[in-house]
Amino acid sequence: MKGNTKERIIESAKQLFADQGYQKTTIMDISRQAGLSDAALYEYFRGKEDLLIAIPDLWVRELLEDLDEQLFGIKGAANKLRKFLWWYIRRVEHAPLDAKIVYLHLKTNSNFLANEVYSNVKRLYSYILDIIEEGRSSGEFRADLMPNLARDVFVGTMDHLVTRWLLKDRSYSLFDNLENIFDIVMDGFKSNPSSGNRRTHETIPLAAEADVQGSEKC
Amino acid sequence: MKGNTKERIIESAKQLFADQGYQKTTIMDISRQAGLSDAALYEYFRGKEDLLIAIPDLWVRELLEDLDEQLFGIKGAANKLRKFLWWYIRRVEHAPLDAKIVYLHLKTNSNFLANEVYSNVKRLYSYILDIIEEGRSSGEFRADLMPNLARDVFVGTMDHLVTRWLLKDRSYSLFDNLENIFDIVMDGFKSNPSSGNRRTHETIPLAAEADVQGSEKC
DNA sequence: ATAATTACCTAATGTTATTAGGTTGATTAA
DNA sequence: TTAATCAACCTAATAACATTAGGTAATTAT
Repeated sequence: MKGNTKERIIESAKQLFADQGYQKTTIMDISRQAGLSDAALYEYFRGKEDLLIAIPDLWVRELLEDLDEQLFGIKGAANKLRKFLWWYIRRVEHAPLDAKIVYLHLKTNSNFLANEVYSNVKRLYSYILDIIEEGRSSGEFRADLMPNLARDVFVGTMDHLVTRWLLKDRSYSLFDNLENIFDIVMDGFKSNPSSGNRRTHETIPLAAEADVQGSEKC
Repeated sequence: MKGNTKERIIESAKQLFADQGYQKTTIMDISRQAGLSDAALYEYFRGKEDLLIAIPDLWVRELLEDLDEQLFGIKGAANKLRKFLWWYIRRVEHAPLDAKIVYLHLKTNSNFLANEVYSNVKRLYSYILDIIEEGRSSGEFRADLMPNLARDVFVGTMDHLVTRWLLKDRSYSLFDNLENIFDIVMDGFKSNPSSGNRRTHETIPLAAEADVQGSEKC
């Protein structure tokens, strides 16, 4: 047909991989859903693995292109990290199938590290490192905060949220409580202005809300 | 031979899965390394997937048994979390093949959530939740710290460290910088004793965080 | 001693990824 | 115009596995 065959294959594969998993999806499943024979698929991709990698490759590339623009004009390291998180989480929510493949099916693959997807993901995360370094030299973050470790905390938390959301079949919004989680992480980063802590307004006489755990704050 | 056939199979599978990945390891690889025919393996396991799950199942069960004892007698939530982290990281370093299967090859599997391994991992993590709750009610942690979110930060960071270490072929020690990372996370948890902060030896003249705008509730 | 059971085996069977080797119809080169 | 090339497919192998069928020989139970 037209030149959209490759896209049809990718779209079919994306759905099927995310839905049934990589192993349980057959080439026949994919080529049939794309309206082709098995053999024809091999005109577009070297094989099943190649196809698996092609999907997130495209997505991560898009992310990378968008990121600069998103952060443009935002002042302050904490604000930038915040923007990064909100932006990323929204992208994940809008492309859950791509995210699922990246988070659940790609790490399994031995070629992952050698792959371009991986280096692009690293580039994405290196933005975080830069922001943290900026925050440290401006004094917004603690002077003794090691940037690479702070990045590990940030990325680790973020990835954990996404992974669990995907495993739980995205049955809730990723934005639930995002604000609070971000605050917890940031509290570990920020300088301690020897007084007036943003969060000390409660200073509960403790023991009071022993068992409150669902709905918090205010 | 003796009654150790099942163990031999598990040991072979563990090595091969961790080394070549689940997909690229064949039943023949495993049964041959265990000194058996393919068919004999099916006397011990229902199939390849069943075998994959049997490995971490055993490991996680052991972890769970050991944990109570490890935490016994430790006072204070932060100290308990510290002990948990150090204990867990050491267990991972001592059983990297099991860890690799849990972290890289298991999530892929669609049966994972329905599986007992998953519920045991959850039970492991629920200890963390309990400790954090204890820390909050004792006043050691901030009163407005939502325990489940704090757990996400803790677990997320921990899992991130382990995952990267595994992906990088365990080419360094997981304990490098563990102390510093732990401190960063704890700083987000702990109450701010309106003075004398452990890390404030720098006490930057602030002014840098003039532009904090992030829609701060309350 | 005989029946049942254990711990294996070899040889199918069926599913899949991948390849060989076309066909068809359009485009280009002579 | 006609012959050659190429693109975009196809059907039908091939070969690698996972899994099953059906058997054997040795051990254990009755």
